[in-house]
Amino acid sequence: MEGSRQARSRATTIVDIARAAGVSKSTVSLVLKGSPLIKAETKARVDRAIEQLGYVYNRSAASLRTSRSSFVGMVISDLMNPFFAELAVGIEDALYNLGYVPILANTNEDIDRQAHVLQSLREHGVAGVIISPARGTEAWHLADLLPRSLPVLLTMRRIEGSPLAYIGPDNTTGSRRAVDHLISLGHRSIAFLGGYATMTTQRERVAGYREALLMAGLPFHDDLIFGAMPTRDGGSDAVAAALASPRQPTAACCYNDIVAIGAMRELTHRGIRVGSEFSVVGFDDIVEAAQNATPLTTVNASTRMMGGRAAQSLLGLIGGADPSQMSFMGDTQLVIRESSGAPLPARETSHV
Amino acid sequence: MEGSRQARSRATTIVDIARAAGVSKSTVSLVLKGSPLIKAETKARVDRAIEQLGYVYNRSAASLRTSRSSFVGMVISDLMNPFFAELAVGIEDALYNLGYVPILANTNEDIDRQAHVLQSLREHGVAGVIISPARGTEAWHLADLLPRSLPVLLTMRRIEGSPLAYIGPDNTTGSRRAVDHLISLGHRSIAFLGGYATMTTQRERVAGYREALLMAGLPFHDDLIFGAMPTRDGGSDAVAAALASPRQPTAACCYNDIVAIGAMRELTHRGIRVGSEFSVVGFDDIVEAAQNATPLTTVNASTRMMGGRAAQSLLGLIGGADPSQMSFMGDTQLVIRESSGAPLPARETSHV
DNA sequence: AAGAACAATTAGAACGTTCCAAAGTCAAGC
DNA sequence: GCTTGACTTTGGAACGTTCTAATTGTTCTT
Repeated sequence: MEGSRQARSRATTIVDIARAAGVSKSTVSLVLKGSPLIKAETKARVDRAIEQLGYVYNRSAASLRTSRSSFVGMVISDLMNPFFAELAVGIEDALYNLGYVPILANTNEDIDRQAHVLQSLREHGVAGVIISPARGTEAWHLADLLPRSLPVLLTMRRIEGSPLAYIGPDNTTGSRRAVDHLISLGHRSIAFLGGYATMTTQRERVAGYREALLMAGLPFHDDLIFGAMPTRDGGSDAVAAALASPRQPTAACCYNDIVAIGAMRELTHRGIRVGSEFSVVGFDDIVEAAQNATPLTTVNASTRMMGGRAAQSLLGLIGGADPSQMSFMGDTQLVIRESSGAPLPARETSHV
Repeated sequence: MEGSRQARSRATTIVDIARAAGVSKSTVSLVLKGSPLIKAETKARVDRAIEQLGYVYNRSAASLRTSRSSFVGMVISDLMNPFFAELAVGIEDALYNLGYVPILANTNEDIDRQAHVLQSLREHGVAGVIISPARGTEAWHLADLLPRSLPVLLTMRRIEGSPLAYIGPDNTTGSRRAVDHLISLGHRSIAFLGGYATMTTQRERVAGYREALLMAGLPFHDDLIFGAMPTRDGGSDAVAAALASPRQPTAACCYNDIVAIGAMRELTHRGIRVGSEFSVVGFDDIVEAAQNATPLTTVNASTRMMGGRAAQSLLGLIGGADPSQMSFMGDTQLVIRESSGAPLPARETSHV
């Protein structure tokens, strides 16, 4: 007969608890979800059994029955980018607080990989998906891959023509603020650096740049937009091109902070003093921005909070809310640091 | 009677496929796992039905039956730290390739939160856990929280007295290499900056620092170890303290890259030229290191690969391997950039 | 004293898979 | 025509929950 210690290794279940507490499995189930139907004394007995047997709840079994999952897919386009890392942290934190658990997928900007992981997430029965789509994702990609019944939330990158709810910062007014600031410092020839017009986010930010110029009565020139990869190296390339421009910009509004940081590195390298000889503003306010050699003036988009907000909205969608009602654009705030200053009076540019 | 189109909204299951293909559900199951028992023609019919009905496999149901899960817990102590972000990316990538899926938990160095998420991961039935433990985690914390039957792999941070398998870089020889380099450049008074002796990783790196000194016949001084938070600000504080030291160090070996970056910022701020007036080496080789104003000499620990390696080892454990056999210490490589150079001959230090 | 109303508990069928044991089918061998 | 064995296919119980409907007691009304 031997001890009743371990039954081979099978994990202890609700039935074991029931047996130990001398009740039915239904009762145990009720206790687990804190039903008011259960008498206090019974609950106590069950709780004791749970404690003694070291029972752990099997959520998958439960969700098989209820077809209610506590998994959420968190599809991130580039986790090595500190901006997206911060976003991920915001989402993750909020999800846990809301009783959900994130399955991470880093697509690394690869559309094929994105397709794979989305399929995989479906197989794993996620309750919904928060996705910062890989570069080049089209509305029909997602529509093909995901049934309309699955709640999906776009974040940080809008997709043209997609009916999906979107959460992200107000890119246009954000970069308008940045450029307003440069103009108010006295800059008259301002470049826009980084990103490509194929990216919705870039178009939105360029739109803000343009608005600011026009509202100040300054001309908008196509050839002051310097497309480049949204990376440090891209920033470095773009600023090099800008410096070579006959329009002689004295400042630049960058697609994002890492482009700005790359640009500043290049400027410093060329012996151009950032913040006096040339001003730079970024977008995102990543941690690195404040820590840079010359701290970066940038647009804070409350990335982390936005992640939390995305989690909440997804739960709204899971709860049945109408996607068209769940979109949200976060406000932005200009953070002035040392990378922006008045242009040098000496270097008067030929006014166009 | 109406169309047979949609049955209310219940997802289509293996049984629906079976009915459509005119076979039993067992057959469909066999087809799904590519069993050689199935006749080619039958398989074709089933495949067609799957295609037509848009069936998606329900992994949770399967794993309830088989009690074999494809989830792995990925518990990261600080995802905002680019080093850990890179680690996470490495783990994630490898897991997907191996047919597993990571559930992310960012503990943010909070032991309580870590306890919560570990419990949650168990409830969700993960097959195993890869964890970079939060600062201050003790062996018994983990032992209490996790049954011995659950495969767990420590990564990047060893825990004293824990029997769990560990994967990480060889910290000691890594920082020995860094300090050897400084010594070979001619430095004689070298500080160690950042981290605290309560962290196993710091102790290992300090041990390497010490070894290098002793092997070169240089004295080791306690008061050249400047403890500080392993952050940029910590680096800045630590280097400030070092500069004030009567031992007048001409170089510093830093706990990690972000400490080094913080230190370099402070040096630059004080007008001290990094790489000539004061040399700095880091550890980790995060992306930022190469991109810094003065590119950082550092120890590359193949972080991403190490993540992949961790995933593989965890699968080994899941497959029943002996934990004591699955530990692995990765080799390191010194990457020389511009933050380290020979000391200025002028600034001759009083040799101790 | 009989029913109604209520409180607490429970049996058992789901949920969508897997997998064992069993059963068909068919050609070859006797 | 029967057996054999290889090849395919299948029924149905299991996995650990939840949930509906039913079943017990108990107390209250009349």
